[in-house]
Amino acid sequence: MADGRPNAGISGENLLFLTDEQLRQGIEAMFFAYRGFTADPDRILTDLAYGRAHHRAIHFINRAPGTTVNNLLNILGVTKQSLNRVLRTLIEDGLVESRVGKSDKRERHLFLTEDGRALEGRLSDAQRARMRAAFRDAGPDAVAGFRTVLEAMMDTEMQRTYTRLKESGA
Amino acid sequence: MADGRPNAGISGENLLFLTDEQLRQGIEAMFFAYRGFTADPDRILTDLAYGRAHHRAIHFINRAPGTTVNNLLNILGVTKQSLNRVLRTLIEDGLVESRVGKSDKRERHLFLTEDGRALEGRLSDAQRARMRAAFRDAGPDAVAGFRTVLEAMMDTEMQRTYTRLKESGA
DNA sequence: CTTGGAATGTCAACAAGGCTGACATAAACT
DNA sequence: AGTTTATGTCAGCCTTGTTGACATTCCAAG
Repeated sequence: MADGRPNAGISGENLLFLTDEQLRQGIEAMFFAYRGFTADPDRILTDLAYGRAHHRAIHFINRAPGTTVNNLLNILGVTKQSLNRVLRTLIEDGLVESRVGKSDKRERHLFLTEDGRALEGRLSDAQRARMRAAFRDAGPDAVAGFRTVLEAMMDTEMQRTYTRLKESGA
Repeated sequence: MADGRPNAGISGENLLFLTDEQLRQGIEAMFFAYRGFTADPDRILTDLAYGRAHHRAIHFINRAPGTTVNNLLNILGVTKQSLNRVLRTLIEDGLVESRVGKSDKRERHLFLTEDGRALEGRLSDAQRARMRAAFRDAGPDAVAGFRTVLEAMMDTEMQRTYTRLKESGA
């Protein structure tokens, strides 16, 4: 539980990367990096009176056009009331279009409009620029490790969602 | 701007890891992983009628006992009013102690009480357990890459803060 | 010694975006 | 016909962020 630098070579393998101190550094790295991760889109969004919730909705509608509300709910992990508030403003503002389902008319399929895609592009460009710089600085091996650790950190349900999205876009 | 799999070997080096699709996967990995990252402490906190803001305050007070309010403000990146609301409840509940500074009596130095350290331990244990599992699954090389990319993703100011904390704890 | 500014606290008001609960509607399923 | 599903909506609550205004305390420079 305490730290320092104990157990300098247990079990033959070098497990120094699993000390509490290393884990704490990982935790703090996540905290500070996530701030950077959201900083650039946040700046664009506040000018438009939108928030991160709008960004997330726009991102995943762009990622999976025609997705249903229920599907989006599962991806985002919020309540329908929360999502609905966000979607309503996006639809009113003409960034998202909601079409009644053909086979199942209860479902609404969500699409970005021209304007919606334009905003999505601005937000993505900003967020990707930082990610690109970080990836380039770190190099391909580091990027592979980055992704491996993040995947292992997800809830298993989210791992599946993430993998499904990943494969649909490749 | 579009994707697919273009430019399959520009500039001699293999830059496939910098395609928009790769970056988008990185973005989504951050999103889903951060959910996992906060999930376990969040469960503990809701039972106690605390939120993530309380966790963050407790974490960094534990990390740097005796820190001033101003210093904490810089680390957390929120307004003093926001932090003050959180600190007040923690002090009222006997988890944090605020001592007037010796040399500069305007400053308040913050410490965790016995109870505060107990809660910090519970929260840290929960968060570290997931991080440890992820690190172990991914292996030391992946962990090194993970940290490299996260550091590169931070604002430069936060990089300095992160490094300072890291070195103070090693 | 006075005054300016820094560090802190506090009050008030507000907004975003989570949440729960209740209820309505339409469509699909059994 | 009755139940379940998908969605929307209203009302209300909480946390946590914001701004603005103002008080207090106290160091430090003039």
